[in-house]
Amino acid sequence: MSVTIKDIAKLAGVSHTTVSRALNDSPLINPETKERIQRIASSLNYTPNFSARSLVLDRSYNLGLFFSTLHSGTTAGFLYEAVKGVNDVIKDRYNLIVRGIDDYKDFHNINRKSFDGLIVMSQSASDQPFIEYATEKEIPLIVLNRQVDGVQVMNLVPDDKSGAYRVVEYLIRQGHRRIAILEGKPGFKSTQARREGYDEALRDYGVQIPGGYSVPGEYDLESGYAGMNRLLEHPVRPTAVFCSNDDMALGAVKAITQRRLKVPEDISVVGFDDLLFSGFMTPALTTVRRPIEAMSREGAIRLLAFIEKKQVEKDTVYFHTELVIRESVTTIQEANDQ
Amino acid sequence: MSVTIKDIAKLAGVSHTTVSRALNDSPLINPETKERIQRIASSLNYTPNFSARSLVLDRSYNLGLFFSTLHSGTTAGFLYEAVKGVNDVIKDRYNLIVRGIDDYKDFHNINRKSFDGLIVMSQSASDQPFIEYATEKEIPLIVLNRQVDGVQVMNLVPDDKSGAYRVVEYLIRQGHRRIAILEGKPGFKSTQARREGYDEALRDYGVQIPGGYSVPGEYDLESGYAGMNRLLEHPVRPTAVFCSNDDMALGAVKAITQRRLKVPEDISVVGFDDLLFSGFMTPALTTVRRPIEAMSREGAIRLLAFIEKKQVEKDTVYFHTELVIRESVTTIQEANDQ
DNA sequence: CTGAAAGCGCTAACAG
DNA sequence: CTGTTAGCGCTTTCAG
Repeated sequence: MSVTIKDIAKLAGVSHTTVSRALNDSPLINPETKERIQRIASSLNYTPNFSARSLVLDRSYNLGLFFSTLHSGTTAGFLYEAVKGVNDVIKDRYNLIVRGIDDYKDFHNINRKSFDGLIVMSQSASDQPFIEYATEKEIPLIVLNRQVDGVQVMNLVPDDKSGAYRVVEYLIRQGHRRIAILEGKPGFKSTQARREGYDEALRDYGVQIPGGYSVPGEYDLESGYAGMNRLLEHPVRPTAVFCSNDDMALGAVKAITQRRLKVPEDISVVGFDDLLFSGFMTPALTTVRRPIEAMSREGAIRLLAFIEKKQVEKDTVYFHTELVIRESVTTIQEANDQ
Repeated sequence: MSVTIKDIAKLAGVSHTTVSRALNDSPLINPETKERIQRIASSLNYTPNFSARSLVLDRSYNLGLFFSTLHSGTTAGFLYEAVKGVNDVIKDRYNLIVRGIDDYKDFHNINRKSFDGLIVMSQSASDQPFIEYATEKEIPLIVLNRQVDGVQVMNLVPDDKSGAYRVVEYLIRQGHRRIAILEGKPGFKSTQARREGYDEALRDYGVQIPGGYSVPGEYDLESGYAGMNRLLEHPVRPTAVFCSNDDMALGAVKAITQRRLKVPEDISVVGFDDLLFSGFMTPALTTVRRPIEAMSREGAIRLLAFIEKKQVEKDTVYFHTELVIRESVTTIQEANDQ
């Protein structure tokens, strides 16, 4: 059997209570006794039994990092950055339990006893029931990446609007005027925010675009492909396309190259998300990077503040995105330049 | 306060002992009583307190999934596949705690009480001390991906030798005869195994290679770059190069294109690992894929068998690798063909 | 088949 | 500053 506080107590000639206090650095204990006990503890290679402590303190020291799913495929970078970000913050004070929400048949095992707090890395609205369940059970919770409607939660999301604004602004500064948009999934907040950034940039720079330059999409490869094909048949072909995410951008590039046109020489393409493949595709995609790791880190900090100090800020906080300039945009000479 | 077995006992008019037994499906209990108790429990939405159970059973229900580091950068795919593979197996019977070994200042908190078992996804020998520590503490342990020397552990590793054999065989079948090798880090088992696969394929097919076709390396980009430059100065330039991993292959491609030569037209390049970027580089790299997810899944199964049934197989098991054919190899017409 | 009692290792009133 | 005592929720002898 491993060593307990009682063993230490016997050796030190004190009660196990005193040992407990000494080891928890209580101010009530005589400094000398305390030091003596701590020396004995470490010489015995004592490690506290977390189960016992958890039982009496009613804390598990477990933090859950939950993804919408672990089976989608685009999540590798996400997972990596999120795990890294959170682990950096919690050090070895907590255990980070990583899981896909869809791993659970029911949420029975998700409770205050088993989790001191929950971080949900939300990639779609499919995890809404989980979020509502956790809220109802009053488990400390923070939701990252997706803006949550309906329930009031701590919420950290990328600033989609200003990200979209900046990448469209970049297109304009490269001389583009005929800039089309492939929109995201209808009803998603991010779809709307990215659209607003696009609109605003065009307005601020006084860029007029022809009708039919806005094509609906679904945030997936196929709709990017289909949407781009529609744009290519437009009587006034755009010189640049803002795709609402990188998946759609990949689909768009495919549609373009299939018609024996070239990116960026014939049409410039930009995306949003900066997925792992985006830097390695040909041409490497100019896009907007979401601060997943930073968000995760800050999410962990806020969650701990909530758990440990009862500090709450149930508002939505926006995180800055970053323009990643690569090779999929060309510079256009404006008419009056040549 | 949440509901405990005592609450259920009161409602059912039995002792809490009986409730405990009923809920654990003990054969000692009258089927009718059992069913009645279970109904009450679920109507009360009872969830067991894991801390209490852990305390008395001396099990934590925590499994650790430890990576050498979480800060290296090439780990995203690894992490993803490993987490997925293990989670698929353990369902919600265990908590999967994901962490980088280098997150720990000391291993004090790693013990039998806190972890029922450990899965180490080893990417370098740097985690050897951790492995030895866990072994010494007699924590159930399985090491994945790297063959461990020194200590006897359950060990699952990719079959590097046959993977190397197959990719070199593929080169030979595409008509290549002048096939060079960029070797991995000296002293690593995988370096040796991959070299052996290469040697054996050449021998089996009776391919003779000039001296100087074997260049040492370090498994990194730089040594791939430097090694390839050495090969390019060889009087009899190879038509194909087997790089001992994908990082080195990327370095090699860079060296080749810098000399205004083309891959695969002038020189074919193959790698090993199938990193995430490998499919997206230009040209997409033909390489050998390691079965990370399958290994993780099997690793979890074996670890659980050990924990729950005390089944041990402390031997090394090899997992099949998979040849991934992409675009970095060209077919050569043999002399007598034209 | 069921219950009483003990105890896992720890923390926290309470009393000195 | 230290010790006594109780109890967290659960499982497990041991008796019936």
